[in-house]
Amino acid sequence: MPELPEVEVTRRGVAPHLEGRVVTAVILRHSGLRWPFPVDLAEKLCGRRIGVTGRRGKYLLIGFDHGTLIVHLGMSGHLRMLPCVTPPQKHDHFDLVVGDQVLRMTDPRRFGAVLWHGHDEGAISEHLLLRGLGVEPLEESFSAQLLYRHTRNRSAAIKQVLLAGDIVVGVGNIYASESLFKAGINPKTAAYRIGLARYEKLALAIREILAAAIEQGGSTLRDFMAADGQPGYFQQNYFVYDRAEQPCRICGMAVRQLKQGQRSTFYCPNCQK
DNA sequence: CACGACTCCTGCTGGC
DNA sequence: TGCCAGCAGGAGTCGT
Repeated sequence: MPELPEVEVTRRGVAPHLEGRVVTAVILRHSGLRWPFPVDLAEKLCGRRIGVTGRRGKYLLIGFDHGTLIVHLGMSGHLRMLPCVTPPQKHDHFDLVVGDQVLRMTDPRRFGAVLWHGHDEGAISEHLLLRGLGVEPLEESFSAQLLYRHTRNRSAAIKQVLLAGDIVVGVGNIYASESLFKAGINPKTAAYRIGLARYEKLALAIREILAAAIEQGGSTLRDFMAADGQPGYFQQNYFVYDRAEQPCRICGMAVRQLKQGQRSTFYCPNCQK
């Protein structure tokens, strides 16, 4: 379920239950997810105190003094804090036990990942999966100029370029459609054909939409921590996503759906040129 | 290098 | 009711 806002809300939800606490057990119920679990993960983490949590794109980072646990939720993953006596369900693959609580990872499709990066392997930013990532959309370094500069040689459609994550991270399939709608840009437009003025609109739209989604998620943190229910932050009123053939909320014209790189895109042919 | 197709996996929905 | 195709919010890898 996770685009950047969901990962950030997850991080904020679990952080107070993890930071400063000592890992008492690690339980793996599967050989791995997208990749095998790190070798000897329990030996690496048990008895160690958790430091600061962080996030890079859609990767959640759990810091220790000797390295970083990297967690990715893939398409279907989520994390919850539960009382450690809670019986595991079918797709609960990974537990990080901290005293009487457990950080539990559920991931039916197993596209997620749990990886370890030791300090002896260098800076976390140089990790193979993180080094090629673009800038964080909510940081100062993200700007229209950055989008403009990095797209001069990109003939691919702007939607695809946003999803690629090498210029800006965290914009997933939903928020790519929503951001382009808000900016009034047709998702099929070749990235190099978009000028600075339109990238100003797009950068602003991405910032506002992601920030609003995080804010909405933040208000459901209590639900997020509940033992059963799913986090409630996905129920948003999207302008175009998943609204094929329904009237555009601005102009009333039917929202269109198409495929770009095997993924669904939604847009309003009237509002987005 | 940039791009697009393919891939991993399970669960749900919609059509017949 | 059952079966099956198609699709799902990600992203690494490979061939061109």
